[in-house]
Amino acid sequence: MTIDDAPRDALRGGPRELLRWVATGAAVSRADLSRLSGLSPSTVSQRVEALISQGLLEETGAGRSRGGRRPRQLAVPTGGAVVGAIDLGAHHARVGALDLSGRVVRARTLPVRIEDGPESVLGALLAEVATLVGSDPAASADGSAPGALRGVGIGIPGPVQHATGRIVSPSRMPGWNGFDVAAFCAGRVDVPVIVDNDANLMALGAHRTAHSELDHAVYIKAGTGIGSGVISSGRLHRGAQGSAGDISHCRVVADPAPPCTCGNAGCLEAVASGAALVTALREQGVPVSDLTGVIRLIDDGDRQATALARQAGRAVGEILAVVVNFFNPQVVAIGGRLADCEPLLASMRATLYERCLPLATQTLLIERVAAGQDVGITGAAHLVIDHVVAPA
Amino acid sequence: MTIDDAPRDALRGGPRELLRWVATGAAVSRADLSRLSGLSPSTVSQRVEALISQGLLEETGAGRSRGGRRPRQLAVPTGGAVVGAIDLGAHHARVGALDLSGRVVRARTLPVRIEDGPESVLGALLAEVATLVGSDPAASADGSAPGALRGVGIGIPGPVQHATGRIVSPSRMPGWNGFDVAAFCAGRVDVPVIVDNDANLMALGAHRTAHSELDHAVYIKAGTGIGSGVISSGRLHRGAQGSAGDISHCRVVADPAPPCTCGNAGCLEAVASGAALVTALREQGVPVSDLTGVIRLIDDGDRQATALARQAGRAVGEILAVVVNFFNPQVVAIGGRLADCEPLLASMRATLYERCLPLATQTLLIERVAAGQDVGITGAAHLVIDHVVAPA
DNA sequence: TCACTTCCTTCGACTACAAAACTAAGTCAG
DNA sequence: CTGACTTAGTTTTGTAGTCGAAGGAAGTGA
Repeated sequence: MTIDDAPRDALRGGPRELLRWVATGAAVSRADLSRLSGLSPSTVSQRVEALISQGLLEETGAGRSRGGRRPRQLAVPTGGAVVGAIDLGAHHARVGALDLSGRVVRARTLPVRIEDGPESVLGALLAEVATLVGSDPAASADGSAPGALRGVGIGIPGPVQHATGRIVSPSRMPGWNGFDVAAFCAGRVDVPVIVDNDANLMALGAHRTAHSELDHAVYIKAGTGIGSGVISSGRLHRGAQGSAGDISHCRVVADPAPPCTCGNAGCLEAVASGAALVTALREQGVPVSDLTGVIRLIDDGDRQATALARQAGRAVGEILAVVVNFFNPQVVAIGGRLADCEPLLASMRATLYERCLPLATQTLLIERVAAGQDVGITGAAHLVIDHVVAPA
Repeated sequence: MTIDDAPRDALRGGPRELLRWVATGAAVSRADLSRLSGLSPSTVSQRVEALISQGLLEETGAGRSRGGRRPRQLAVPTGGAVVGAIDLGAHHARVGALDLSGRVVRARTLPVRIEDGPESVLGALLAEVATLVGSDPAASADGSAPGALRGVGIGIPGPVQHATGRIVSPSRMPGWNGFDVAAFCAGRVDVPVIVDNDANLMALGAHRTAHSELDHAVYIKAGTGIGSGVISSGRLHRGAQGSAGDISHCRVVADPAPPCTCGNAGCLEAVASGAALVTALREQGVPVSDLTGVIRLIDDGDRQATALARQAGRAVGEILAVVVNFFNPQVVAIGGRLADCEPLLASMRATLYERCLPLATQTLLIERVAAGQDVGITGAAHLVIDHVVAPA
C-alpha cells in the first residue's frame, strides 16, 4: 500500500491563494479559480466578492468564450503602488513601490553608506519609498482607497530576528547591532513594517516568481556578502532564532585560510563573498576598487580573478553539498551579483554533483535566480501582501 | 510593529492532536482538552465521543476533584497491541507491538542477516510481528475490534522513497536495491504498511516523546551506519526525493581519507560510523569483531579507540555545524549505539560550538536521544497511528 | 445547608462550504 | 434562425463544524 503525504498546504483555497493565482495569471475567471482551488463555484464567487470589496481584486470586462458564456475576467488592481519595499545592500539599496500582485510599479537604486548608521540610512530610504508611492499617478488621479500604502517590507544584509524586527550582531554593518528596525520605522510610517534578512527576501521573491509549485528550495545570495534563504514545504523557513540560511561562517577548506571579519578563519564568507574576492585580488597586487571591478576582470578572463572565482565556487559547492544532502531540495538557485560569474557557477555545480548523493541530485535543478535586481523588493512585497491579506 | 509568525499548525485541535494529548498524559479529561486545544467544551465533547466510538479513546472512571465535579477520565485503550513496528538494523531488528498511544506493549530484538535478502528477512520479521500482536492477552480475552491490528510501520537502514515504499541504492544492504518493501508486505498483511528510513523513524519517535513542543529539530543516528532525521515545523521533513537527512556521504576532512563503500573517500560514514570504527581499529591491529567491542574498548579508555572516537565526533560536528547554521534547529540530539560514547559526544559538542554562529547555538539544545532502544519502533508506530487516525 | 467550583452536556445560532437549481450568455449543427 | 449544447456565474438551500449561553451533574467548603 502506498501512502501519499499529507496535503502540502492546509491553507488550500484561502483568499491569499486565490489572489496569487490571479496575480500569476494562472486563473482569469471565477471558473478557473474553482477548478484550481477545488472549491465549489459558489464559494469562489463569495470569496471573490469579498476580495473585490476589499479592493484586492477587480473585474476587467469579459474574456473570450470557450464555447459558452464568456468569463468575467478578474485581475489584481494594477498600477496601484500600494506596497513599499526596500532591499538594503552593502553599497546600494533598491527601493520600490509595488502593486498588490507583487509587480514592480516603480523602483530606484540608491547609493547608501551603511556606516552612516540606521537612522540616517533608513530615514532616507523611507522618504524615497514615500516619494515612489506618492508619485503614483493612479492614486493622484482618483485618490481612492486602493491607492493607499498598505505596508512596507525591508530586507537587511545581516542577521535579523524576524519576530522582533531587531538586528543581531551583523558582521558588516557597524552601528547597527541591536537596532530595532521595525520599531524605528513604525514611528515614521503608519502602516505595518516587516523586516527580514535580504537572502530570505530573495528566496521568497524567487520562489514566488519562478518555483511556486516546488515545495523545497534553497536560494544562495552571493554578493558582497554571502547568505541563503530556505523554502520548506512552500514556506520560508526561518528556524529557531530566525538565523536559518546563514551559512556565511561555515568553514570551508582553503589554503591559506583567509581571516574573516568574525574573528575566525576559513569562513565561507572569507573565501567566496564579493568582499573576499576584492580583498584577495588586492593582496595579489591587482588594483580593483570594488566587486564591479572584480566581475569585470573575471568577464575579461583575468587569470588570477578567474582562479579565485573557481575557488569561491568550490567553497560554495562544498557547503551546498552538505545542505543538499541534508535538506534534499528540488531546486538550488544562486542569485546576487556573483551569480552571473560563470567560472564560479561552473565549479559550484561540479562540486555539488561530485559530492552529493546521486538520489539527491538526480532531479535537482541548479539554476541562476532569474528575477534580476528586483527579486529582493519583490520578496519584500510578497511578505507584506501575505500579511495584509491576513488570515490564511 | 511586531509580526508573529503563522500559527504553527493549521491542524490545531484535530482528532490526532487530542489523541496525542491524552496519550502523553497532558490531558486527562475533556476539560483539559478544551483548555489545551482552545476548542470550546462542547466541541471537545463531540470529538471525544467520536474518538470513543472509533475505539481510539475510552473512559476510565472518575478522577480526583479539584473543587468541583470530578472529571471523567480519558485514556487511550492500553494494553491493546494494535500497531506492529519493525526497526531493522544492520545486525539486529527491534520488533514490537504497540498500542494506540504509541506505548510499547511487547517488543523483542532479533538477530538478522541483511544479506539473506528482503524476502527472507522481512518474512521472518513480519511473522514475529504477527506473533507479538497475536499473543495479546487483551485481544484473546475479549476478541473485540480494538484488539485488531491496524497497521505496520517499518524502518530500513538505508535510503527509502517513502512515497512508494521502495529502497534506493542502499550502501550496506546487498540484494535490497530497488526492492519494494511496501508492496511485498502488502501481500502478507492486510493492513496498511508504512516504510521509512530508520533515522527518520528515530527522529519522529524522539520528537514525539521528548520534544513535541519544539518546531525544528535534528536527530543524528550513529550506529553501524550514520544518518539523520529532520523535523521542520513539527513535521518530518523528507525532502524532494525522500532522502533528506542522509548525510552519510558528506565529505569531511580526514587524513588519510578512508575509502567509503560508495566509492568515494572521506565520507562521514567512512570516518564516523560504527562500521568505520571497527575497520579502522582492525587496520591498526586491534582485534575487535564488532561495534560492541569498539564501544567496550572506548569505555575502558583504550587510547587508539578513544582517539578514533574523538575524530569521529569532530567529523560529525563538522557536518552538523553546517546543518545547524543552515537549518537553525532548537535541538540537535544524537542517538544510536554510538550516542553513549562520551569522547565522541564531547568532541562533537566542542566542534559544534566552535563552528556555529553564536546566534544559532545560543539557545540550541545538544542532547542524547533519551528514549533508548525503542525509539525506532515508537516512531514507526506514530507514523502508523497518524495514518490510522487519518485526516487532520 | 447553601454558595461556589469544576466538569460536562444540551441547545440555538452562526459560519463556511457545497450541491442543486437556475440565470446568463455564448457556440454550433442543421 | 432555431434549438441543443456548453460554459460562466448566481441564488437558494442544506449540512457540518464550531461556539456561546444555559443548565444539569457532582463535587468542596464555610
